[in-house]
Amino acid sequence: MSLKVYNTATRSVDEFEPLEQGRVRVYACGPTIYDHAHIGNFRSFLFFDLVHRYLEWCDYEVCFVMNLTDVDDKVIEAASRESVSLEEHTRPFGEVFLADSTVLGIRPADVYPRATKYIERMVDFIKRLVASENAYSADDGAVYFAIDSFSAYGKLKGIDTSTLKVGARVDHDEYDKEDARDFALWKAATEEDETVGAAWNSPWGRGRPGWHLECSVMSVTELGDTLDMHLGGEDLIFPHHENEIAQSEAATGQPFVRNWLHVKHLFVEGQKMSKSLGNFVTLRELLDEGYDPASIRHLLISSHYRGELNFTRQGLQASASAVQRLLDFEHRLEEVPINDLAEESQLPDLARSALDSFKMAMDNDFNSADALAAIFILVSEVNAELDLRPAVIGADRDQALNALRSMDGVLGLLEVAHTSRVVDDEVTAWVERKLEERANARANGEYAAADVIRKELEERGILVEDGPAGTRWKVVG
RNA sequence: GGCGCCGUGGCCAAGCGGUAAGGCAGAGGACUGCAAAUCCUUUAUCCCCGGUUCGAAUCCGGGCGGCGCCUCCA
Repeated sequence: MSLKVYNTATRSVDEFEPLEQGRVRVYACGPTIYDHAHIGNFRSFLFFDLVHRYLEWCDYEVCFVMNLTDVDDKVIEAASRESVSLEEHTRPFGEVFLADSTVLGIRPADVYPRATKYIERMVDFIKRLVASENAYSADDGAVYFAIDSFSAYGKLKGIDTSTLKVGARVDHDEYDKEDARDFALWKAATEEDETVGAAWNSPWGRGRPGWHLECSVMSVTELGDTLDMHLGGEDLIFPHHENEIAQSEAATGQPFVRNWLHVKHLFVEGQKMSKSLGNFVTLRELLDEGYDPASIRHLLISSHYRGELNFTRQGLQASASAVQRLLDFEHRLEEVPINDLAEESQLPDLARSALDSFKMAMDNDFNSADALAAIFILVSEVNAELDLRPAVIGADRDQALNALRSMDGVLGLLEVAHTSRVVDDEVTAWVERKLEERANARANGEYAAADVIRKELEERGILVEDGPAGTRWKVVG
């Protein structure tokens, strides 16, 4: 069995083969850092992380690039409103984005190119397109890509360009395009652009790059003419990615992307998330509401990336319970009595078959929902097995634990829960003190007093469990 | 108007022709001083109607109901 991925360009699930054996070049369309990323953005970025981690899990050498768009209409508008420069406006949002990513357990990319650092290369790129007559400079100081010069235009989205509703996208008269469907590679600088520092010199005068151009230039610069995977949200298929293909292939003469993967947009509480509805949810808000990052990560990867996902608070609760089950399981394995003279258990078999199922699920176009099932089957079957035995062989336990951690190396749930559910020393000391009091009470048969203490701990979010091996406690919620 | 997606138990969600994974919630039981954790048991014929097939949630046609893109958007 090997990895199969859905390709937007072919609309089918195809065998994945990187251009270079053993090495995968991935380009992910990152955020425009003019505002905080919201939870819908993170569905995509979390999926990208799954791809990143799984490719590495499969022993590919992965080069993962994610761009940060720091110049475009929205960035300029925002910077202008705040009366700050492009750089001043985007820097903090870029930092917060990376911090949020870390909180959710998203592994860092190898490179985070920023558009403003590639202006010269973009200009060179446009020059090539003009020279090959795929682009033309217009009287309005802009340079446009002539889509009629690229016969495959529209293939990714599967549209016939002649059916495009001319005029739906732009007001004709404002631009000096030869064809209303052509898109800008370079835009003449406005006064506002100059004010916020979003203008550079070019053979066509002062100006700034068009949005679509940056990804083509940065990906080709960082990864070469042909990418193995290009990831993005579904909204980017057209026109963004369509345009990227046109300009890249026209410029390099090489196939641009071997596999296009697009994540379906998230719904929030039953509605499409949109600014007009005012239902944008950011990671910060959810954390402030008390939800933990592991639950958020779980919910966002609990359905297949091409399927619908409705993000709800209720779902978050369910995810919190699911993550807790995983944590309890891991803890149980860590603490299970070991006896190397114990009789053989099913643990090695269960571990093996869990890993097989997991791989099969992920190989099937990154089916994380199915992969989660694999991990939970391991949980319940191993739990049942452990219930039957007073002790297990150390090596058996290790196999089960390793399988769990191996799968989590991709899903990242325990990993995130461990780092986000840490308790500070002061609280720990207080809990330990309380538990000692309670242990004394119980030893004396003063159960009412013991229950009062347990109640007190519960109010602070500490759950107490008495087991055969003694009392343990954990933070819940 | 063009292109496309979806409709599975109370909620979420797999399934890609062979008689319905998993998570959450609920009920009953075991265990427990009581709990918690864990285990066991328990809850679906897959929107509707036709068709293809020995056999369909899975393929085809039609209908109903949600939704997305075609314009900045992950």
